Amino acid sequence: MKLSTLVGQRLKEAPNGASLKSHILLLRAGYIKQVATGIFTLLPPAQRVSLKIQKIIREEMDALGGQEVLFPVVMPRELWEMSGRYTSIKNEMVRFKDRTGHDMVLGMTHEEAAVFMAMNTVQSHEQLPFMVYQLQTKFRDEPRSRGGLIRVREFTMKDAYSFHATQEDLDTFYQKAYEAYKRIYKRIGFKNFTVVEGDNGMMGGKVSHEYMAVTDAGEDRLVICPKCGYSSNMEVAVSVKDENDHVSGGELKEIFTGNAHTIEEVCAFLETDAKHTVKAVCYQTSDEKLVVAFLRGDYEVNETKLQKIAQSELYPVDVEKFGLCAGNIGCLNLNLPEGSVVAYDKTIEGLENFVTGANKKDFHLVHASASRDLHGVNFVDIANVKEGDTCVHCGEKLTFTRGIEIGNIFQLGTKYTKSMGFKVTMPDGTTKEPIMGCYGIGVGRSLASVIEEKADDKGLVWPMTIAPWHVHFCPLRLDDENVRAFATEIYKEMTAAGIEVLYDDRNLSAGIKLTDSELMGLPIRVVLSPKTLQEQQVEVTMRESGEKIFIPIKDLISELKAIVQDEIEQIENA
RNA sequence: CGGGGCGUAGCGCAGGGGUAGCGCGCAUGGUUCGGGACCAUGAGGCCAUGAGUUCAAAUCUCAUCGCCCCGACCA
Repeated sequence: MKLSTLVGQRLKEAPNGASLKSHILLLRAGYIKQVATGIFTLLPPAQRVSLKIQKIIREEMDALGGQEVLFPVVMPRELWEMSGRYTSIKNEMVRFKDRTGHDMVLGMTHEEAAVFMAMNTVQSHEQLPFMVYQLQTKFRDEPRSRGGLIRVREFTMKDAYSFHATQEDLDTFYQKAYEAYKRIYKRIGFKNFTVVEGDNGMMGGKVSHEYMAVTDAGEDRLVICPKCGYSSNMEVAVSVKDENDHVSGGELKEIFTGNAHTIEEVCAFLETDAKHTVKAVCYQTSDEKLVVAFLRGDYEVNETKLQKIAQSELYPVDVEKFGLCAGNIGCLNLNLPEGSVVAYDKTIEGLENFVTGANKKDFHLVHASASRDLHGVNFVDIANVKEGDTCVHCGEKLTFTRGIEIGNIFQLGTKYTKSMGFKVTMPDGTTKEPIMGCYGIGVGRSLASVIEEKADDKGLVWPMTIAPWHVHFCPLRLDDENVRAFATEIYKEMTAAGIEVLYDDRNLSAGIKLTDSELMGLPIRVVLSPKTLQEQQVEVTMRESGEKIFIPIKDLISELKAIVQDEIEQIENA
């Protein structure tokens, strides 16, 4: 490819609005162009990277025995009513009517399509297990997309669906998929990714894992045990809570605390520590029932966990409406309306001598005791893990990091086969719903996450396995007829030898050409100039390491092939 | 959906009732050229949209739309 005619221009300055490294660099290097919020055109270089990532994914899916299919983007309302998700999914799914007025949706995921396909083609356990996958555009009308390709509304995704006769069979396959995913990310060139236990959200099912690119730019908080390898998304992470000093004693009594409402204010007023308090955090359910969560003052509520207990999404609430005293809500002597949900976190269990709201304006209770004052309470885990907590498996102190979710795998169970009525005949003649797994990878998000991991202050840095081209051929002084002639010849030879090369055929100053090459991030740069030509050699620079060597022109092709081969093997066998 | 910010040339920005500006980029010619060179000439604008106010609106008012950031939300 000649750079002079490559669509997309390199920019000196970052376009207004981009703040994430990957977003800025993709724009500046001419890889993407925004069309609307969360909607982008991939220009040729980005599309080439995307296709290379897709190729790796295809190879690994095929190795798992996957069969590639293509589900429709547009589906009729009825298909989604079969699973119940036509109504359970809200604004995230785009709906429209076709010319006859029929309700249609844009596919944001394809469980329904996969089951629909299977139920019309599979009747017997003999036809199980199988896995189908596709690479396709998804549209999800995210309430808030951001960060370039990290969080978009339209994106290319690999989604796969497996069907099994038994849970054991799913377990076996799931384990294989788990390993295949690790290979995929390794081959894409991630050095710093991790697998965590994840939440199942609207997908349903029990077991799930999220593949996380570890980076500060990530939106997810991760909890990791450095000793035994326990790792989990904060949303579902568990821990042994930070010890509390169980100093019992003192008589329960009301104290005037006036305007002290927040935990900080109350602690300051009473000269105590947050871990000696019990706070209330309130929400309402989608049908406007009150939800009150009590937990030790130094912990924060985990809304994912609380949602599961409340069996509803949670919304902000005006507690006064429910007759509560904002700022003075306590876990003792509580009067709640019928139908309210109350949850007591495990951090309160066995807690002695604590402060909590008196459920009375301007008053708090002191010297409360869980064992003495709280009866018939079922303590549950509704708190986030925090600094100082230890691993439930090995007792080591947990560590925290951030990550971008670049893929996930789920054991769906029979959620969709049941709701849609897909059964197969079993060996004993009975019928049974197949058990499903599903497996997703965001292609563009993976592309952007690699950049977050590898790019430097000069620009993009592509791993050899997914680089849009392997070689950036950058002859200097193209006004020199000798250089131009050799450059043209070398480019021809490289192309003929099957080397993926981007040829900067522009007659521009060295500075522009060299900085452009660094911005675009191809792994190998080959510089030819009057000086090197005199020695019958070229200068070869590795983008990532900066390592620079001179190679005789006659050996260039074979050397380049060796370097590319080597690098790819190194990444894949790391 | 809440809070904040921004919409003027391909990109980055200035201007603030009366000829539309700067830098980069782009085009042509020339001189230079191994780290974003220089000179000359030139093209490129419905100043987001719509209604007002005014003799006169890019500028003031109101509304709408779009984009960014924070929050809510999220496989």
